[in-house]
Amino acid sequence: MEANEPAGRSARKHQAIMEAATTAFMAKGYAGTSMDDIAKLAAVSKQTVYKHFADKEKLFAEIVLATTDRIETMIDLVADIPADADSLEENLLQLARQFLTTLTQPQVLQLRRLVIANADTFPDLGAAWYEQGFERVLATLADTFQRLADQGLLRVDDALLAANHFSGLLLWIPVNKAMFHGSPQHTQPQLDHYADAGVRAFLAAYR
Amino acid sequence: MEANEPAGRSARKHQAIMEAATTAFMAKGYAGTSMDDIAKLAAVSKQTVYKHFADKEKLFAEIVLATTDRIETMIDLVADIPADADSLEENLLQLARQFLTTLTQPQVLQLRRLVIANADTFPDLGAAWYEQGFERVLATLADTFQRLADQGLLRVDDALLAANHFSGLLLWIPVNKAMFHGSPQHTQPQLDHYADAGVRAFLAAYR
DNA sequence: GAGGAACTGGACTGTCCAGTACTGTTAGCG
DNA sequence: CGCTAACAGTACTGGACAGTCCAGTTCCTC
Repeated sequence: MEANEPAGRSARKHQAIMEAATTAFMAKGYAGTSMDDIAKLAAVSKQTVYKHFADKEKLFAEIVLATTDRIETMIDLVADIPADADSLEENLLQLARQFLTTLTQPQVLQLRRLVIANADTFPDLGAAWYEQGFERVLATLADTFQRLADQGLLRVDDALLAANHFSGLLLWIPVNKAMFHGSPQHTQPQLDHYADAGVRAFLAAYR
Repeated sequence: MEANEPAGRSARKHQAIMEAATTAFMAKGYAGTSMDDIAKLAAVSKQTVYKHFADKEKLFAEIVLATTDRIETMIDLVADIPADADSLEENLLQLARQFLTTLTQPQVLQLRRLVIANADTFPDLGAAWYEQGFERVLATLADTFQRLADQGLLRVDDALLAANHFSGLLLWIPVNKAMFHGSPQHTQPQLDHYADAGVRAFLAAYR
């Protein structure tokens, strides 16, 4: 048997549908994906899809919210930085690079586009994604900055604002570019350069 | 006769269709808007719509690119700042506030969402919007910063990067919030606060 | 004020798709 | 082994919508 396959047949089908739906929605959007497409991709009858998910909207909401799990990775990433004055810049730089690399992965950007594109059709979904994903990471980053400030490594009034500025300096360019273009737009050296420049500006403002 | 109405009947219809299409697409998205909706809203027969625009895609592209005109306003806004050392902060602050107010108007954000949502269906359109809108404003802002740097008011290596940082500091928070929520999210005092904090961080980094 | 181009209104085709229905088959559980 | 719920396959309903067609009307132009 394979690694992570759930025991029951039903659970297996459920997971297959979720995966197929995620792939399909990401590739072709909500309106561009039919339930038949999903059933076919999951190698499952349409009837079974409707057995597991009441309708298309519910399925969509489910697969979007399921990806919020991946946020944990980001949170762990920003949760802790060594509080060492000498290597502060280097530590922040490393954080920035991982931050950028993670958030500019095609999957992440594609999902972001998907949520934004349907934010008026599913306003609750957009809000939930924003709060459970985006804001949690920023809150954690703010905690980290606050800790660094308490130890005299940063000069910070409003830690959440500082976290917003940090991510804005890093992400504004590449994320925007990606939002308006279909395919990935950045090479690793470019991303590193953004990280570098962003961290330098941040430290100039906040050290 | 009214103010800006074009002379011929044909030109009047053309404009009515454009306006109706803009309204409809903004409100309900590309897929959510039917050609019948547009015809009805423009008080025009569907036949006439197809007389003026080959098909739905062409119409959509047209109305999106037409809004690029409004960019001129933004360009004028960032094109010039008084080069006065004493009031630099105040001048930048005023620029920042106008910048934020303009870009967080519901119409602007809605259009942005519209383009992003359909960037994979119409990649050329997304790219065009990005280059003719976004990048032109940033380039102009970069010129302004370069001029300020030449006069010793700012310390700038890469003016375009500085412009990106400036807009990232200002816009990252409100624009993101707006992208994931249906309706406008910000009050004027909040926007002013973002402008204030953003400009302070920018000057700390670049003066 | 006559001719023609643009317009109206509504019917129509072809297609796509969400969701349902039904008949038979398979997998798991006691 | 035998029962049952979940499954496959496929056909079907009902509705939406892009784009076309046509017969009659209105507006502009010469």
